[in-house]
Amino acid sequence: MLFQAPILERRSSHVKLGGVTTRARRSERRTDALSKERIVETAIEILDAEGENALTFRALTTRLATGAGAIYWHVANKNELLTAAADDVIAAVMAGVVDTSEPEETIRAIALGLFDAIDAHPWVGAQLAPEPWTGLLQIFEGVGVQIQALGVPPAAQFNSASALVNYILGVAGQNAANARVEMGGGDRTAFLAKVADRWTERDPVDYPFAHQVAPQLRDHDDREQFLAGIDLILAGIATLR
Amino acid sequence: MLFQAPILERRSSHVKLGGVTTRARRSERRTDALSKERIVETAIEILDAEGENALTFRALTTRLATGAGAIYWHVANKNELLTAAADDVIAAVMAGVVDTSEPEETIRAIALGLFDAIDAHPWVGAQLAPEPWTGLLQIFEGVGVQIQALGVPPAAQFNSASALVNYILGVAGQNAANARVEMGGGDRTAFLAKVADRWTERDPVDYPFAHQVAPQLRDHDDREQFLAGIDLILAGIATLR
DNA sequence: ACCTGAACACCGTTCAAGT
DNA sequence: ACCTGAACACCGTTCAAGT
Repeated sequence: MLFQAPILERRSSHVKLGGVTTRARRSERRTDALSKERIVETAIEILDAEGENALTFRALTTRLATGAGAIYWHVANKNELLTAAADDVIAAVMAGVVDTSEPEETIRAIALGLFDAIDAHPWVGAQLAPEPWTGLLQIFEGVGVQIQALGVPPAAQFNSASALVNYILGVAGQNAANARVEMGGGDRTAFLAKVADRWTERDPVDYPFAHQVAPQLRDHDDREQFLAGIDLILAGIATLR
Repeated sequence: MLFQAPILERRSSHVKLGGVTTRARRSERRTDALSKERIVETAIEILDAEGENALTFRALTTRLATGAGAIYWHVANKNELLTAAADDVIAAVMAGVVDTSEPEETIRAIALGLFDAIDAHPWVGAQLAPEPWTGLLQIFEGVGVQIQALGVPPAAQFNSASALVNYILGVAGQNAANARVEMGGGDRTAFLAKVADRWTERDPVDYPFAHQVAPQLRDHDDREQFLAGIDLILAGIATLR
């Protein structure tokens, strides 16, 4: 599976440039010119390595060895930067999906690709505004075409695609929120155990379902559960035919 | 439909207290004591009236006629404040849902209640972290019990409830994101028209589904579409029996 | 126990000035 | 055209000091 975009793997060599001897040491100016692409790329590196809160213009200027104004010359504001970063990740996923001739299978591939990408870049889940955001459009389009191929009646296609996309975005948002919390320490199982503990702390009379389901919560696989939800919606869509 | 909590309607009378003549005018101290409840209540007022960005500790201290330290005595930090505010809204919805003897109907009532609440308080959609957050547990429990009543096999109950909840959260997140964008002006139809325009700007060859569906996007009803998604998932769950 | 409010360590963003 | 970096107007949070 190659859901990682080339742009994400390309490492820029701007941090240390010890080889340049003609350059005065104190100025440490980068060799390659600034560009929106390079800025977004660096932003993704920071977001992936240190989380959402670590992405500041000061952190960016340090890593890019430039001034704040330089960044603003290429990017309107922080929001545009975050959107562009998320779009990059989404675009890489959608480009990597291979279109099987089986629509349901392709939908699963899109969904899992997005799941894995957001698992690797949880901050993407927090960037879901449908404004300049082309990522959302791409997801919608990718899913929608498969819905058409599935033979869903035209009148129901919009709602069907919307259901799938909203479900995917819901999981994405949860992943982002979880990552924000988990950032401060332990592994996944420890985290789930803590949530399950909190659930079972409550009165079983008031929260019977939480109690019954807590053991499953403890050792479920997020990815499997995500896919089960996709299948559930696909099963629902199948009843429309 | 009474999905509005009592706490949300109770207007506190702290802004102007002209009747108090013994109080020195310049100090304008509030009459009632500070409490976490009152702070959360005021936070909700600000969030509803002016949006997420308007909720600052300075805005709070002004409205509550107090100092920053006073708020921190009752509330650990801003995140706890936001979580408490969201929990209040969710709790009000869940308390207002009447349990019909028909599980699918009750699930629809929960879902619509949450939809309406988040429509009225879009900032809630951005507070979905499953950490101290009891709101998420309440939703999960409310939905889960109905899933049990529906006769879904125990092994599939966790995934079924999870699918519904994640779908609801996805829509909630979208609503929050939309509200953030819409804050700066126009009505709902103007907003949808703008999104639809953006969709149809693209090449129809690359985005056939977006083009086909743009007219529906233009005049669809969010609430209806949301419910259609719930029904789709319920139809999928029905196939499990 | 509860509150005050100045101070601290940050933010995103702007802009006159440089090349 | 592109970049510099100080300055501005904010933030959330802390804390010595008051009652």
